[in-house]
Amino acid sequence: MAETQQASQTLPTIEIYNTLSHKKESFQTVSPGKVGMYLCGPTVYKPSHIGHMVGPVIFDTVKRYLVYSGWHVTWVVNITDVDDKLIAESAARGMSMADLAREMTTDYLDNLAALGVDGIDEMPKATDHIDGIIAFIQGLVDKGFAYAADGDVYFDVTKDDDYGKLTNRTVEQTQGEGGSTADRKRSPADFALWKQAKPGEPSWESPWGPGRPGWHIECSAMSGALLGKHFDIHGGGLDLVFPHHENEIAQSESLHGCPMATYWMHNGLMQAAGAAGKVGGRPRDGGADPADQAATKISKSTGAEPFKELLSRHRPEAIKLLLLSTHYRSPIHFGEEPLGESARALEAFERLFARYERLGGPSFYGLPTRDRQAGTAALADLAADVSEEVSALRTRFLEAMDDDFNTAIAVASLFDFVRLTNKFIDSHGLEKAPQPADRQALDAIMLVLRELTGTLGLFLAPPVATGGSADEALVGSLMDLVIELRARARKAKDFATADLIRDSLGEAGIQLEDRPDGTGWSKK
RNA sequence: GGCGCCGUAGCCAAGUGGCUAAGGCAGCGGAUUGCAAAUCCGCCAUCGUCGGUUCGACUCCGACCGGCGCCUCCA
Repeated sequence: MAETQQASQTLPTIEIYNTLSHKKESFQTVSPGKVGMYLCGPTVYKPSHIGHMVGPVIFDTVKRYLVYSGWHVTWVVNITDVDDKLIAESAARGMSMADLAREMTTDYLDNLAALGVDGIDEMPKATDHIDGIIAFIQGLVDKGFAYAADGDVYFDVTKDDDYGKLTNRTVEQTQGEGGSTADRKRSPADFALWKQAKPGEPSWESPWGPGRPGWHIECSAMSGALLGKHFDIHGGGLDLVFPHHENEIAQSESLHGCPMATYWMHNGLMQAAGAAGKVGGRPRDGGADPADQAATKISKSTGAEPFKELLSRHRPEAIKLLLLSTHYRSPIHFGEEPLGESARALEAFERLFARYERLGGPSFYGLPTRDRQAGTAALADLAADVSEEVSALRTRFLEAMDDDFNTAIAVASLFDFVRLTNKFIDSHGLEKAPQPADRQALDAIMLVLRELTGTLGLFLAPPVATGGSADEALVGSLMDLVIELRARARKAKDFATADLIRDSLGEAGIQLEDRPDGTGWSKK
């Protein structure tokens, strides 16, 4: 990746909403010019669904924008490959935990690749960090923050003065994981750092006997190992705020005696409209109402479909656009309808890209991406009136991103950008009598559009061509013939024949477009 | 019961104490076109309800109604 490195004094001021302080704060890094960012990744026990992709897409954009703005960013996403759910699932499927983890990790990586999430620098696996995890726990025990009980080790929340600070709750207000281990704990809110292995379960040797890490501890250990005791951004879904992130803070800050992360960023959760039933949460008094049809979060309990199945019906770009059209902290209404709308909206961009190529421009996808300098230079080449408009939209885009990564406004400015560009092409007659100066101006405009879309991670690669096969080539030459025959009919004013051809093709799913420079066709 | 979030046009979704309340999808009218498609132009919301603060609130405060998340596994 060509990262634009700039002197730190030119870094823009970015505001980030911090869950810890419940407000936006100006972004200040621990080390000048450098950003350490950690995102809680998946527990790899089943195929990932759309919910697992929200964080990666959002934080991919965050990283892109920070890099674009001049920071050097290290982004870590963990893979939790040891956990009760993995043990249960692998047993059910009659395979080893490691094999299950490998299979599901591959699935996860495939999905990230499909979405163009390519900025992750490290993906540590919990099982590769068992020694570090044990040392971490031992440190907590030595400092008196944790205690061993029957082969388990628990974190003692009463020893941590500010336990609950992330979610504004007291030790008394948390009920803790109950169940069979409850009687080993000193307080109900204490949580497991190390779990004793039952016979037949995967285990590692430890000072407390064979066992495995509890949930939470792997993130504390691995983020510390890879990003340091105090790093800049810790992210995850809103559902992880409690208990996961609260407990990470408790572990890391108790051991290290310094803040774990400066900024805690949480993305909103996917909502499935019309999904029935309550997901998780304690039943409230008044109780289960059968007419419970409102939007609910997508999660394992609602049986969200595997992401790969979703990809068989929807293009990754449409999914990305939908995610970025909503502010990252808001819930996202997800479903076939919104995805379809998103895909239709996407076409406005792609038609412009195609139009640009027809006018002799290069492929939009090949233009330099997220290059601030190139964008600024392109702007300087434009005539004053156009430059002003383009510049205003670019500024709107950048200011939106500076303000807590407001991709919804950024995307909106992109749609305005498309309109501006089409208008430029129309008003300067570029399809009829192109002037060299106007063509150059169009190049500059497209360069700025590329700069901005690249910053969001949109339009990284051309839509996957369905063709390439011999059949496709055949269809292509047949279409050339049909279009030629129709052109002759039109020239002879035989519009009945021309329209018959167009209507018949339409019924066959092919859309014709008569343009000043010829007739184009596309599949509907 | 505790902690927190939300309620903006037909649908989705930004945003703001006073200036035209972004953008998308859908719809309507127009330009363009042989007719379409695409493109462009225009139209389409007073911001859940009721009170309060204020010269002025959709934006701040309160109550109420409705919805959602977390408090147990969850991206």
